[in-house]
Amino acid sequence: MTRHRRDENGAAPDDWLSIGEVSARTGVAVSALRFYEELGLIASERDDRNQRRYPRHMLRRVALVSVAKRIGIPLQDLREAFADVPLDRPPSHAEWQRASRVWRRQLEERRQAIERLEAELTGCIGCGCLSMKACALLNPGDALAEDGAGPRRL
Amino acid sequence: MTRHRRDENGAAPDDWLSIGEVSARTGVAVSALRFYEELGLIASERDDRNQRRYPRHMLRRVALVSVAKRIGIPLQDLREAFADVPLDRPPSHAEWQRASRVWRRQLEERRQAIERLEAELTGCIGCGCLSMKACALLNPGDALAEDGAGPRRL
DNA sequence: TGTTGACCTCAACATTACTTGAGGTCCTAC
DNA sequence: GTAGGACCTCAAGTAATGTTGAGGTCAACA
Repeated sequence: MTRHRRDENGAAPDDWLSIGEVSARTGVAVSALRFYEELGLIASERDDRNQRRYPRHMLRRVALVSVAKRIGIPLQDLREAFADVPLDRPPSHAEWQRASRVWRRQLEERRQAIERLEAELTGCIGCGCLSMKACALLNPGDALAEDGAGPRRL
Repeated sequence: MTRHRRDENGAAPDDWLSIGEVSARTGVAVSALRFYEELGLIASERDDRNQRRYPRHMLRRVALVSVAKRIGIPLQDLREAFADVPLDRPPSHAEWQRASRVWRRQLEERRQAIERLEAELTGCIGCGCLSMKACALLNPGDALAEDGAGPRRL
């Protein structure tokens, strides 16, 4: 569907952003934006010159992709996190909230992993006790009371 | 320097681990261990059959590499974090402590980034206010009071 | 004796996340 | 009327982080 600069709601031209504008406002490279679109993480429509036009609400989505990437969440996981957030219209409050629950769960896990490592560094290494046997850090599954000694599945 | 199973301190053979043993005890694949060695993150000596032999204290180092990777720290940053921890002898308590300060600084940064994102998801998205203008999350430099509007350098 | 298993090297391949380049369209400004 | 800029597509290249495979050595075990 080719879309022009003025949509059926009579929105002003400014309501659609070019890829260059999105790049400038989010700090994400133009090439990365096209790549994210290819992955389905973001979406755009086209104007009469076949150039991408982004609705404003896409800025938020791009920003979240960018931040998540900085934190180290793989883009594939992001797709899951965005699964129920629509691409073709501004997501509702409830939709963002549902999505944010998924995000928070992912972030929680990461934060806890980091906190465990911080604790270990302060405790085990600080005191020299890093034993390779009982250390929770070295056994992230937290469930390896199996037979045999030594950590598994790092 | 080719080294045999009994070093000049008269240490027992068990004090040296084969690459298979290190892999089993740390959960890190044999191929990954060789790769880490290539990067200089870990080190080994060779026995009379040219096979790698690892001193026990290398286990701790391998475990830290593995954990750091899980948390998303690039291996290059790890080299910095390990800069003052010797490879050729068991690091002293003081050496581990110095290193652990570097680690904690890195971890602290990552943890704060995640906490900021968590806060934003709870606050901004939860309430629908993610404004793209004043949001600290979207402006991680925390120092962009420059001229012009909109975030930069995501 | 022969075959199995653990190890070796070196090269090639895989995945993620992009960037760069070649070749083209359109609009605007000089 | 042409030069520049912003955009387009598609293909190839890059960096990080390994894995896989081919071809070889050596010791131990049945």
